Amino acid sequence: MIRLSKKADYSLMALKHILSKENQPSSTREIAQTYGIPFEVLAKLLQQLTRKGFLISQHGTKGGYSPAKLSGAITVRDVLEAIEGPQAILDCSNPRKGPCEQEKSCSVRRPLARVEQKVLDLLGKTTLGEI
Amino acid sequence: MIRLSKKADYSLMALKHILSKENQPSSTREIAQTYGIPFEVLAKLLQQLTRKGFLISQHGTKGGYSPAKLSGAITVRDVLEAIEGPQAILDCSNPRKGPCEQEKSCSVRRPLARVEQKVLDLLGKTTLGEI
DNA sequence: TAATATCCGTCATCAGGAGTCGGATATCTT
DNA sequence: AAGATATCCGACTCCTGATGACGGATATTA
Repeated sequence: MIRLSKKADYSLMALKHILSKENQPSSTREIAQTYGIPFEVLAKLLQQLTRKGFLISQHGTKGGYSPAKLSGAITVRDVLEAIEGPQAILDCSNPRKGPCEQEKSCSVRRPLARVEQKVLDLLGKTTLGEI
Repeated sequence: MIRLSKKADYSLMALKHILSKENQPSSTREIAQTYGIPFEVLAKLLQQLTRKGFLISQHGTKGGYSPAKLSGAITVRDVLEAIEGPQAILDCSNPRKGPCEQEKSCSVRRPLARVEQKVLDLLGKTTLGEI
């Protein structure tokens, strides 16, 4: 199956929320309650997004997360790669997997790789501003 | 993550193999050995593809599978849906899943659904003939 | 100092993907 | 008729990865 993980969904929702309130930082608790996302899960995601440079974090009371980029400068693909690592639709083009057993005899690899590239391009062209 | 399952990969390879030898039926064993696919797994896939009308099966010695359609009449999406059921990138548009918890508060659903549609269209336009 | 944040590693749970096993049925060759 | 080669089908195990829970440390504000 082809699908977006919950983590990816949560990340996109949270980023959009934070971007829509750039004047004041949004706390994990606030976002979690608003969208019904498990607190601990969301916390990890926001930490990751901060390390990757999408957000700026602020400790203490009145703290929370603020955007580090404009919504037009973040693509769906950027977010997916920050949360889930390199995106690959085919196992044989996935750097996290080992070599493909069928490599030599596989007749569909190259053509499917073109399809894969088109999908990734589409995700790479869609910014959070458009979402 | 976004990815094609092994089943989908195997199915595409097998279909392409069978289509390339339409004069004589291809047996499960022959295909499994050629591409290093587990026999039992491939057998199930070919049975499914037969029930869905992509292949014609022939029992007995010299039996095997023959194509039921032209390669240009089968799309990647057709195959995915035959093997894995309705394709959905978002859980909230997946008929196999229950209702989405965040439905009311989710701000990304509609725009992401447009992206999803584009990906599905791309898969629906790519035929086995092009692969 | 108390309250509210982020921060971080670790563990538990569980569904779905991937593959195995056993046995039934149909067809061709000898 | 017998044996070999096929497809056919259900049920089962195994295991990775997605998801989420817990405990505790650190930073900031009132």
